[in-house]
Amino acid sequence: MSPRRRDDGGTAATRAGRRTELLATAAEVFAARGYAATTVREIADAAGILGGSLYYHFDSKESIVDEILSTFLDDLWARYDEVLGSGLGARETMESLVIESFRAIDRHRAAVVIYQNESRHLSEGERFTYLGESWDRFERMWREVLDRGIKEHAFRSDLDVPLVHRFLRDTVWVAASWYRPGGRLAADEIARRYLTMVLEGIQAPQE
Amino acid sequence: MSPRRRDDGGTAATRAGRRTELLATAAEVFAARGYAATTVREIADAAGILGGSLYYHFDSKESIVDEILSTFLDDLWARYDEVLGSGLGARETMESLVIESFRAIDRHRAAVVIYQNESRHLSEGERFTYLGESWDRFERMWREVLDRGIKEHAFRSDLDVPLVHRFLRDTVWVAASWYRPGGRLAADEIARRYLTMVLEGIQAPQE
Amino acid sequence: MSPRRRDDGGTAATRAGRRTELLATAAEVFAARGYAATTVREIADAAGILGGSLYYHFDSKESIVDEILSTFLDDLWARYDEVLGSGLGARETMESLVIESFRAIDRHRAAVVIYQNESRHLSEGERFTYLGESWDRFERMWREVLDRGIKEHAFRSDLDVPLVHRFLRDTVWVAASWYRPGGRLAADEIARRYLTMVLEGIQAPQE
Amino acid sequence: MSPRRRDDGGTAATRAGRRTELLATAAEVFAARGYAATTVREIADAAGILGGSLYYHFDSKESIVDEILSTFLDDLWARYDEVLGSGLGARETMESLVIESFRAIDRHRAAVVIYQNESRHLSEGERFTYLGESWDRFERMWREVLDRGIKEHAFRSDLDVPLVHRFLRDTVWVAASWYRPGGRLAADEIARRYLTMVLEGIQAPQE
DNA sequence: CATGAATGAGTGTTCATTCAT
DNA sequence: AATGAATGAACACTCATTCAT
Repeated sequence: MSPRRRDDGGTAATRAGRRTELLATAAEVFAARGYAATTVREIADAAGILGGSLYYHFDSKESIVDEILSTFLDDLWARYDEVLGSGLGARETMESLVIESFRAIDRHRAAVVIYQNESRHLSEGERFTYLGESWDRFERMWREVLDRGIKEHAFRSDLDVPLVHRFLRDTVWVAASWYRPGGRLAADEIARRYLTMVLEGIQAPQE
Repeated sequence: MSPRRRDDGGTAATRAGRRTELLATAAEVFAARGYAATTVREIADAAGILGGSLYYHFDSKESIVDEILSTFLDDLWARYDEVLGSGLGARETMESLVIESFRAIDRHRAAVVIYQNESRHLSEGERFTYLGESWDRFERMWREVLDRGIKEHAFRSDLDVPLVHRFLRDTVWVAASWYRPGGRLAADEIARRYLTMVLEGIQAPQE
Repeated sequence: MSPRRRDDGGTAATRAGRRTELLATAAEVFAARGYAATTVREIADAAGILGGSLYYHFDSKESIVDEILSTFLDDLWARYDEVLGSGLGARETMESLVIESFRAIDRHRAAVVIYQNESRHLSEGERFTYLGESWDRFERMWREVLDRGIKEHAFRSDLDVPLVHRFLRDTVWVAASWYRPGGRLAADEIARRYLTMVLEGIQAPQE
Repeated sequence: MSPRRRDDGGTAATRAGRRTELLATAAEVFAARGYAATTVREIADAAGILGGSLYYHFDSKESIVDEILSTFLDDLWARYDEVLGSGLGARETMESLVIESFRAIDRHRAAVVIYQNESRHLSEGERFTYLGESWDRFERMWREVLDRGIKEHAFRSDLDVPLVHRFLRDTVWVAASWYRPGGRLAADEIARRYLTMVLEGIQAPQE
């Protein structure tokens, strides 16, 4: 009765492989059309199967986004935690976080778009409380880094921390909406230019 | 609770007044829940009438967002055009545009949120071609101002114009998602701080 | 408080006059678009008033068709009864009934179309039992005339009376669907040609 | 009551079979209650499924009538074309056309009723232009046959061709409204009696 | 008489989901 | 793993009807 044949050896795209494929497909469609506006059939069409067949792999439409978003966030926080745990100064920390953010956009573009557009609505559902918690963690993280940077005289002493935090947070993620992997600039290069802009400003140096 | 008011000067809330009220209500709901996820009944509930009654005032759900967005954009571009037509230098132009943007957020908060979140999806409909055209106009506008600013030595000569344009565009509008009229900072004050950050950067002045 | 001004003298189009006008308008719209597919607003539009205003004159959409159909049938049966009561032979009776039918089409074209298309559905409602009764009366009437005509050797003795009755009944009324008052042929002339065809047949005389 | 049958030979009621079943059911309901007055749920009830389930098989209510009517007309014109192409004299052509018409009523009773009652309204929709074209083709066909018959001295020379054409056309189709397959007379027998009536007239032979 | 705004039941349609095969 | 057919709740929208003005 169990549909499992053999153990692990077979083709590369076994069990978990198919799941991952389907999640990637679903993420693209959600990102392109919006979660609420996407039908399960559109996802299935994009995957080349029939609507009902998705339910062999997933419990519900909700559980699909859930898996997309939590995979992305787990990965992201693992990198962030690495940066935060490595004892860097405030400015280097800030730069590393921005770089890791753009790398995350590179690896999880569709998921970031979904996160950016839908997490406000989704986080009302019990299942998605972790989304709200993640936003809170972001906020604490950025504020700490900024506060520390001011203390360390790395950042200007007159910064409006709550305001700057929001701009950092949003400008980074909003880039996912136009970023195309393999485009003109690689993720790290975008991060570098972005950092120059944010750190030094866009006006010509005053002498 | 009653949809009728008679205090604020006779026929103020008649005819067009009711329409405007309903549009404001609808905009709030769309902004809070997303266009696709909002039901017509939710809008009606928020307005204190029944679902079907909305159709006395509007043709369709679509025509409601249409009116919300086009009203906002008409107003915005009228202000932008005034700025652009007043012969300012590139830097003053850029500052004025940012200020007008934050003022628009103040006047049309909900509409801006909708514009930001939904215009990509909506602009596929024939009726909403003006949304795409507006994005294009934004792009040309910002690029011109930035290019001119570089020529006038107001902005750094090494700016990546396409990149900076995206950041300016997005960071301004994304503020609508957290801005609350009557909050800690007035729109003009937010604009001032935002400009300082963007123009001078956040790092401590190097001596 | 009473909206009635003056007594009867005034313009020709008082009370009852307006009613009749509205009924004529409604009949045209029902005939053109079908009863179920016609909205009350379409009738009101055609009459140059607003939807709700019709309810000053009539109780309901149903009562409008009711009045249209019963007016027509009352008029029709008054004429038929005159013919049937005048002691004519079967053939002359048949001819007179056909002529009166075409005249009724001339006077009540729209009502006949409605009667033809909708009475089957309408007669299920309690209010419209008279429609079914009218069909029955038609049937008895035609059968009697045909039976009598056979006995009097006016009609062929091998007629299939039930069948001929249906053809007479339907062919007469169905003419309402293409008849236009003021067209090529007047009602009486159409009746004459129709009678020739039905009585003598269309094949060339055999000698 | 079960929509599944398994007696009549294996996969007979699969795929296309189910579609055909549903179309037949829908045709009956449309014929009985009128197209506009029929709700999709009524059709579904009659088929023993839920309203929404119909949309697995059909795009819309409109596409259901569309398929009913076009199937009928395709079949009808195939037979007519066979008659018209077989080189018969005018009178035999006319008789064959009448016979084929009554046979079509026998095979497609409900569709004919719908065609008769609704095609005027439906043909305003772009999708149903073929209905108007079919009426035009009928008209040309009957006029040609009648004209030819007069030339061949098969029909009376004083026929009012446009008038006779309408009576032939309508009297034939209107029979669908009372015809019941398996009733007193078979389709061919009705056709025979109808032809006698139309060709020879109903009056007693004059000597 | 007529308007303007609303009601509320119902309509066609969509869609996440289920399940026997 | 996937299909095909169905479910059933919900949705945008319509429309006959009401009623204060």
